[in-house]
Amino acid sequence: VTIDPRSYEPTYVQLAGLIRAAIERGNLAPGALLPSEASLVQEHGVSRETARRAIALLRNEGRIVTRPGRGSYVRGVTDTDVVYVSREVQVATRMPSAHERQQLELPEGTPVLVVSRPGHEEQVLPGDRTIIEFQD
Amino acid sequence: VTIDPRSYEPTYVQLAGLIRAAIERGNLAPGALLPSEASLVQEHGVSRETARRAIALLRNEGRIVTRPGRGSYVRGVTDTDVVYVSREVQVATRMPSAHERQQLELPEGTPVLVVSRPGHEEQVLPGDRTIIEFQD
DNA sequence: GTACATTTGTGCGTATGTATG
DNA sequence: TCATACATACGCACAAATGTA
Repeated sequence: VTIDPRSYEPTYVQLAGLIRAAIERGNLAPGALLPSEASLVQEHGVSRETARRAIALLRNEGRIVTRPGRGSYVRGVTDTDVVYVSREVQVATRMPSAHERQQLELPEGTPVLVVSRPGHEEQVLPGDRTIIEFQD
Repeated sequence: VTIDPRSYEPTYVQLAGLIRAAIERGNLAPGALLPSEASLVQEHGVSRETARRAIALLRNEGRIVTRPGRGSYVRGVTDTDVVYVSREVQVATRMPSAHERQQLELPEGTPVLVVSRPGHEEQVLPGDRTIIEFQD
């Protein structure tokens, strides 16, 4: 209802905003199933393309995961492992390659942490369930 | 030529692969302009939709930036600031909100580093130009 | 300033394939 | 088998951004 096709803001951004707000309000709790594409099309009077773009936006923000044939779910806070690293390390972040995504079982919109230590191989850690602390 | 529409791999993923390979070969150097959507459509015999998806894939990997009205450019290695943190901190990563993206001037496909210290406010750092090191 | 060409952005429609239960 | 839901891919049209003549 709050979608205005003549706004300066693209329709799919507005739609994503509505869903994002519902998530942040807790109206869509972690694990909850989002309305299907067809529902969004019906209820907001937009094309499927527009609905899919809104969903893709949230997916790339790491807020939801989409399972083909099922739907999109609100991502919960995953249990995080704390990784202790020594003082000589450098920590950076980036998006994973497709291969790393598969390897680490990362959903779209999830970065990785890269821990480098001189003379050692880089360590690539899943960004959605890793916290780094320093330790001697 | 190396694109097979009947492959198990979606056309847009194959096309993205070709471009990614060109980047990694150095055939498309940092700063270089990618072929326009129209060129990709012409030369590979795909729809614009497919070409755009391939480009979006690379953008979400953080490999290219797209400037409306101009085209897509290969991202170079940005100069990185080294941020020194004390031993009590925790370091995590995630995708930025739209607001943070604007604030930090982050291209799409760029995560942020989040540095937390008990009793202090979280520090959100641009993931494309920050490396964290430990210091007393 | 204006007009134009180029390029990307948005939005719609359609069809078919794949995944799930 | 069947219904539902998402994925891929094509087509079209118009808008907005950019740079240039």
